[in-house]
Amino acid sequence: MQKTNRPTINDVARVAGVSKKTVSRVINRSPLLSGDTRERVEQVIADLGYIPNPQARALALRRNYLIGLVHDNPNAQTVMNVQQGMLEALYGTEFEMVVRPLNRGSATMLDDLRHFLERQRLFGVLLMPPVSENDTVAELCDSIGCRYVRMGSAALDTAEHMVASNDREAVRAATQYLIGEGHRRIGLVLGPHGFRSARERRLGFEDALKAADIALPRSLIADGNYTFESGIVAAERLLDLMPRPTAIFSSNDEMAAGVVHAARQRGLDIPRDLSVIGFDDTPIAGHLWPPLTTVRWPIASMARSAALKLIAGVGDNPEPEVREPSMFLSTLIRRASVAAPGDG
Amino acid sequence: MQKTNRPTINDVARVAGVSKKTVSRVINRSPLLSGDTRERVEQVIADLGYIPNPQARALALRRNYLIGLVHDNPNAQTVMNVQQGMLEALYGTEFEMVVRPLNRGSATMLDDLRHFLERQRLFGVLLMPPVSENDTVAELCDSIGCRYVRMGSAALDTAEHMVASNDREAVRAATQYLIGEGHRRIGLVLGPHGFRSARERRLGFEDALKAADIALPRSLIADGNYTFESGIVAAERLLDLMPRPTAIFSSNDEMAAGVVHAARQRGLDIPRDLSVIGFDDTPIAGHLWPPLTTVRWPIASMARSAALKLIAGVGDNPEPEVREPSMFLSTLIRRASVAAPGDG
DNA sequence: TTGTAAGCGTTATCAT
DNA sequence: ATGATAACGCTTACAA
Repeated sequence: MQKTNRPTINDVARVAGVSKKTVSRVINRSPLLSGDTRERVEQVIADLGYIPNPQARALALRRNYLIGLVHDNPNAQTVMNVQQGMLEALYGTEFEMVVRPLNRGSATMLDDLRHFLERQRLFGVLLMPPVSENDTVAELCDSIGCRYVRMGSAALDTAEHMVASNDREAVRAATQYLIGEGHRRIGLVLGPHGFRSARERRLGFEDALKAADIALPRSLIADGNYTFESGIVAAERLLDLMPRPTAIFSSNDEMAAGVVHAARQRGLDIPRDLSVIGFDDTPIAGHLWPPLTTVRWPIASMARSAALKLIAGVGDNPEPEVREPSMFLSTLIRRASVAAPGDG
Repeated sequence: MQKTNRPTINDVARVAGVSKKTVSRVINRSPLLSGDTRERVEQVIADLGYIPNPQARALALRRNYLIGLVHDNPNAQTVMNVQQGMLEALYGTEFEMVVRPLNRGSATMLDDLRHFLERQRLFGVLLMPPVSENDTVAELCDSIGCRYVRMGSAALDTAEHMVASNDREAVRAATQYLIGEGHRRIGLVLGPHGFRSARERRLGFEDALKAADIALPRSLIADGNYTFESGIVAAERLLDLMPRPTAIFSSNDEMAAGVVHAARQRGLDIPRDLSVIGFDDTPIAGHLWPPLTTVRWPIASMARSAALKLIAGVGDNPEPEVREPSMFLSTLIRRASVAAPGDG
């Protein structure tokens, strides 16, 4: 219980024989300091083990050294991967991460967020999809003076304010792969209405069919909402079709697991009777039987890059000039859930 | 003067015609205030939409209204459930949640944590397993003056500092169920060495066998580390045994998924040829084929209770007298992965 | 290049 | 029961 032992800026100033402002300048890397004084002060700081008090800084600066993760994403693994990436970027800096889940669809969501941002005076926030797709939220951050970077499945904002994966192109490639294997009747399980990622993935799917001159009847498109259960429902409808699709692209892995589940219940063998491709490459993809061919997007890398953008130009961190990439490529992970169509 | 239009305590004091200290008293629910003044000040607070500045409070109180979640748990879903539970408890309070992952096995882990706690001056932390099992960490929190509550699979601390599930009893019951179905050769896949949960679950397993007077040869016990892959390895060893076990209890679902995977690769049917029980009831359990019988522990409830303990007696929150429960019961979720043994 | 004084918005001390 | 005044630890003017 030795709270008294923690040195303050005054202690450093006294021991170093300078004013606290000088110490403050050293801490904040002010350019106008004699190398002499700087070294001396830095030595004292090291000797005393002085660490600036974040609360005092927050008060004086009217800004907290806190980076928020704001999300309303239902996928635990995705959220964890984002946290992981952010923390990599924040490690060794003076920033901490604060997580703020939002209730999707809640009427008070925007107010909740405003309260949160205003009260805590966050330095910046990383917005995860789907809330990141909401322009009003971005404007809110702007108006409050809180930096923000949006994560998305397509270019949502300027490079400074966004990191994105190219879902459309990735799904196009995945679907093309299916077509290359000989599939012509390919079902599509959609993501939830209003999700940008759902739209992008659908567009990529359609791109591939169009390029191969394959018609896409509405009946081959089934609704879904990214849940396992919705994948089952969608697959049941698709597998009732006559003739049956020989392959299904599911807009995420969770639903793909539902598709696999439904197919198995009908005694269909995957991939012999039905090929399946998912999206996300969550752990479930590798654990399914057979292991699921899917699209992997570099979540953690994107989140790391986003966090670096947020803290760019602060302290030791690279200046904004050193641009972090904004577009990330997703890749097709080929496992065992795809084969050439049989004589279905 | 008003750079931001956000009212401060001074504004409230001026408008209400009292001193800032009086306003402070109102905010902090000081008992020695005339109901008259209180009402007047509260009215002004409401009119102005005044919200105390957390940074200033943190500086004056030398304590942040931040609750930390400290964890080194590899399971994304578990961590998310804990976050969920904490946020439920924190919702509507002045507290925010900060997440702090720790690198298990890192030599600097303890130092990292100390730095974090000292710098951020957290109000309290929720320690998740397995790091919560480390007494040194608890002592560290104590010495820094940071409240803490440990989550665990057995009573780790006093009621004030802990919420626990009774893993041993839950596994005993699960194993007894297996025995009741007629199984006698039951394999056990262990959790990682040094994890309290692994130990408790093993003990529960042994309790049940002992009560039923069933011998447990060492060969029926396989190592694991809570990962899917380790489940596969363990199952392969177990299924090589002659005679083969008719059932396997896996110390978590992830490994149980590996067991199912390995069994399927050998052409074994579950549950006809092999019954399997897991632990955790993560989403994977319901998605497996067949759906996995498993033990569900009330993670979110435990986390909520833990968070309530942490903020007990502050502001509107119930006094410490109103004790939150410390022990939580886990329940067996019967699905389709268990049946009576065949003629294996 | 460095120091002085005045905040930042709250709580604690000690009056009255 | 209430208020003046001094912390809390740091930063931003503005001087020197």
